[in-house]
Amino acid sequence: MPYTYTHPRPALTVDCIIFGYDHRLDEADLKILLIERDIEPFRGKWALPGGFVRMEETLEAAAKRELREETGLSNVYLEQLYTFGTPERDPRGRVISVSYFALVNLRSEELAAGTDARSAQWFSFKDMPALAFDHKTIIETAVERLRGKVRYQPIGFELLPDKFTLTELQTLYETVLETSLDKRNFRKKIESYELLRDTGETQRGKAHRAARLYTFDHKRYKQLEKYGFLFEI
Amino acid sequence: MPYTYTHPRPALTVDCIIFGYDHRLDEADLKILLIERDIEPFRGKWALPGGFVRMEETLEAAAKRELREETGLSNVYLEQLYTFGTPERDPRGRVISVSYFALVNLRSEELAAGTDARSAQWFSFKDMPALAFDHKTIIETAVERLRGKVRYQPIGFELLPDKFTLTELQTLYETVLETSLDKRNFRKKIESYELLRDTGETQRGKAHRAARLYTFDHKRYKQLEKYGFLFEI
DNA sequence: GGAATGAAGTGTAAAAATCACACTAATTCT
DNA sequence: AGAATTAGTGTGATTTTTACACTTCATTCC
Repeated sequence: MPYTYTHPRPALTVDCIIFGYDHRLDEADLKILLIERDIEPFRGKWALPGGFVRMEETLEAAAKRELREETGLSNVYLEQLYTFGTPERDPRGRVISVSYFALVNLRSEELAAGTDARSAQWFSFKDMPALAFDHKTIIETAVERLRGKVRYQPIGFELLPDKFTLTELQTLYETVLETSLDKRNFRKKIESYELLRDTGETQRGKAHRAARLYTFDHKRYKQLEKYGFLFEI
Repeated sequence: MPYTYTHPRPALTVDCIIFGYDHRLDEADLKILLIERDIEPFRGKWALPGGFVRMEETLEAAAKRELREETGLSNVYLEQLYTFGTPERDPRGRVISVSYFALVNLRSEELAAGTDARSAQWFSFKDMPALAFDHKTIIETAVERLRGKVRYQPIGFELLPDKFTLTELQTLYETVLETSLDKRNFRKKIESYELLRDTGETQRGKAHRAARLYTFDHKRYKQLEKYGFLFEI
């Protein structure tokens, strides 16, 4: 059944930039989740998970649905990034893409096996394959936003598992910000925010002194946020 | 001539949040440019300038065109804000709005008389009339973004005329951030960035000591920006 | 033209935050 | 038992931020 309008309309899509991080890897690196396209255009090329928005769903719901359908990921907190809409960005005609991004811990998020997710894969953002559409630009925009944001909001924790060590946290920041940080000063600063709770547990199975495990106190952060609390790394 | 598609498509609009500021007013206040709608829906209600995107123009070009057509304003630097797309936001059906915002000096921007701009008017953002669609939400989002942004990027200058005094600049920051700032500390900080050029001129026609007039050195800022220069008020 | 007005313009000392820097402690492996 | 490896900790120097009050000068008013 065709749909007819008095004026031409662009098509509307959403795309998801999912940042993943594996704290266990020696060569810690930010990763991005891509899927291999199995239809034209750009068949066989890698692309961001995403697709067309349905008429009755919100933009964010569309992004969540496409993400789940294409990669098996669900329950991620998506945040709107930017809307891309140059007339030439899609060879099929005018297509507007509203992009969303999210941070996940790579080890705790298994890519569901039974679905379309066969073709979903993590890529180090330093070593991207050729991408469909303008997805390279979209990813660059997302990385910029992540770098800007991670310094002023405690969102880095979302990339780590529930329990993590201070060294893991520091390495994460060093990876995302591409700098090195002083261990003592970093710990002092993190401690000063009083956002971490010592679980009492320690890391096990390492061939060296076991590190304390901490969790991020989301409730406390929400409280502090209301009163103009400022976080900064 | 009708346009037909195999799947339904939402309509696509742009909306502009134009912040204006008049440094000469005693009760300095942020203003927002609104137009009175002369067609349904919401006929007679105030709304953000904006309208439908044409198939061959970029989103930003559409925003600029609508802004010019409806208010006479041109040559403003628009920055994309957010995309609003809940299914119920427009009674005519599914309409997505990509919003853009800009800062202008209210005195130097005359609202062109000959155009549709008859119905364009500045409103203090503390005293908004009832607004069409979800434009209240859009404005709230824009104000939040402006407050966040003005502290870390020297965009406040766009709200002032080309030549301004340090007191005018301070009052502007106090207005936008809704705080009061120490005069000496403010001046020290501004001076430390070396982004202002003393024009050698002074303010005239005031019943008190004349203040020095400064201009913002855009070129220098662009240079510094490349090398990771950080601005903060 | 002298006095009153009112904002412009200026410095310093105390407090806080940031930075640079190196050793001991705990655990595992052999 | 000892080697290997990362965890964990404190201090002093430097820089940045903060709090605070008087003099200067162009205009206006008498």
